[in-house]
Amino acid sequence: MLNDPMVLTPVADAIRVEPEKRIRDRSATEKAILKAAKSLLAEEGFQNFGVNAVARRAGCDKQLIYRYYGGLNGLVEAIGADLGTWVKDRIPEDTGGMFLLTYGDLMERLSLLFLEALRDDPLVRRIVAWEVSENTEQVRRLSEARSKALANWLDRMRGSLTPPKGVDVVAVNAILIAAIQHLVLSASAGGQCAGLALKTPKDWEKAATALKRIVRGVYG
Amino acid sequence: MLNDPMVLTPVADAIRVEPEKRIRDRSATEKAILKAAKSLLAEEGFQNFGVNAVARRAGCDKQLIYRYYGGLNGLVEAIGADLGTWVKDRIPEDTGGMFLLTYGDLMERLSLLFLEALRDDPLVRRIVAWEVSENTEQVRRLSEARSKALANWLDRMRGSLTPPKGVDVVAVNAILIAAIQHLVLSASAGGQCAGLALKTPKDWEKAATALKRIVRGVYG
DNA sequence: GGGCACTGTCACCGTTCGGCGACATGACGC
DNA sequence: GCGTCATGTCGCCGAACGGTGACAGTGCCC
Repeated sequence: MLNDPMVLTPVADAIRVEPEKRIRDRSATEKAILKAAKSLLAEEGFQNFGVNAVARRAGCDKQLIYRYYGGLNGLVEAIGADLGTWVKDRIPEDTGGMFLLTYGDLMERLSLLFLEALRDDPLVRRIVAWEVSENTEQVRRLSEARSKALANWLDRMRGSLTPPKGVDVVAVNAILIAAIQHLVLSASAGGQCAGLALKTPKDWEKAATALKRIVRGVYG
Repeated sequence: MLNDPMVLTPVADAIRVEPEKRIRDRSATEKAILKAAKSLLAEEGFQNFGVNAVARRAGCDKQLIYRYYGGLNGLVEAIGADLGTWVKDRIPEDTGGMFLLTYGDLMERLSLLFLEALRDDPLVRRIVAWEVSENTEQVRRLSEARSKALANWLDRMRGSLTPPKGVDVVAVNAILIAAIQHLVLSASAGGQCAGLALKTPKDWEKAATALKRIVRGVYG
C-alpha cells in the first residue's frame, strides 16, 4: 500500500508546491542551504536547529548538507564566516556627522548603536543566547567569529580617541556590552528584564536613557 | 521475538545493578524526583532536560513523574516554588555590619552580593540562560517565580533608603542586573565576555572593580 | 479473608532525530 | 554513441524522545 503510486502521488503533489525539479546547480544549492540555516536559526532558535529542519526549509535533501558542508558543524562554521561581516553591514562606520570629542561621547554613541543593531538582528540575538546556554564546539566557533568582529569594530570606531586613564576600559566595556546583550535578549524572550518592561518604543527610550546615564556616569 | 522472555530477561538482570526494590514511600520518591530534576537542570542545562533524563537520574520510572507532578510542567512548577526561597538562602539579610548611608552604598553592595550569589548557584544560572533562550510556558513560570523573589529581596534590602531624584532607578537597576547576569552566564559558558577573561579570581576582581565603578558613576 | 487503593515497573506506541548507503538523472568529454 | 562524474533523491537504520496502558506487589480498611 505504501508503495502504491496511485495513492501517494496526489499527496506528494500537494506537498511539493514547486513541481519543478531542483536545478542542478551546486553553488545555488549551497547558498540556499546557508540561507535556510540562517533564517531557521534566527526564527526558531538553536533549540530546533538540526540537519532535518535545515533541509526541510531549504527544500532539499539533508544528504546535501553532509556532502557540501560536512554536516551541521561545517554549516555552522559557514554561518560564522558570514558573521564576520555583520558589524560592517549593520552599523554605520562614520559618526553620523557629529564630532566625538571625548571617549564618553564615543561610548555613548557606540552603546546605542550596538543596542539598536542587536535589536534589529534576530540571528545574532539567537547566537548570543546560544553562547550563554551551551559550550559545544559549534557555538564556540560562532562565538569566536562574533567576538572578533565586534572587537575589530570597536577598534576601528575608536579612532584616535584615547580612553581615560585609571579605568579598566576592557572590563567596563565588557560589562556595558553584557548589559546591552542581556537587555535585548530578555526583551526578545519575555518582553521585560528585571521588572523593566521592554516592549513599546517608549520602554526602549527609558532603557536607552538609563544606559546613556550609566555610560556618562563612568566615562564622564 | 521481542516478546520472548527467554531473550529479554538476562538483559534486564544485567542492567538492574540494585536488586533491592524501591521502598514504597511516595513523599520520599517525590523528593527524589524533585532533587534529581534540580540537579539535572543545574548540571546539564535545559537542553537535555526531559522526563526520561529526570527519571533516569532519580532512579525511578518516568510514569511516577506523570503521576506525582502531572508531567514536566508540574515538575518545573515545583522547582519554581522552591526558587522562591533562593535569595533568602543565598544572600545575607543584614548589611554585614556596615552602615549604608547612601543609595549608592546600597547598590554597590547589592550588585556585588548578587554577582557572587549567581556565581555560586548553577541552578539559577541555568534558569537565567533558559529565560533568554526560550519563551515556553515552563520557562515563563520559572522566570516569574525568580523575578518575584528578586524584587522582594531588593525591596527588603532597600529599607528606608530613598533613591536619588531624577534618575529612573528601575531602568538603571534593570541594566545593572542584566549586566551581572550576562557576565556570569558568559563566564560560565565560555570563560570570558566581550574580550574580558572571567576565569581566575583575579579576573573576577577586575570585573567587580569595574562594576563598582559603574554603580558609583551612576549613583554617586 | 477479601476487596481496594496506592506505589512502583514494564512494555509498547508514534514520532523525530542524525547519519548513511544506494540509486536516478543530468551534463560533459571522448 | 558511450562512459563518467557531479548532483539530487529515496529509503532505511539505530537511538532517543514524550506519553500511556497494563500489570505486580504492598499494605490498609472493612
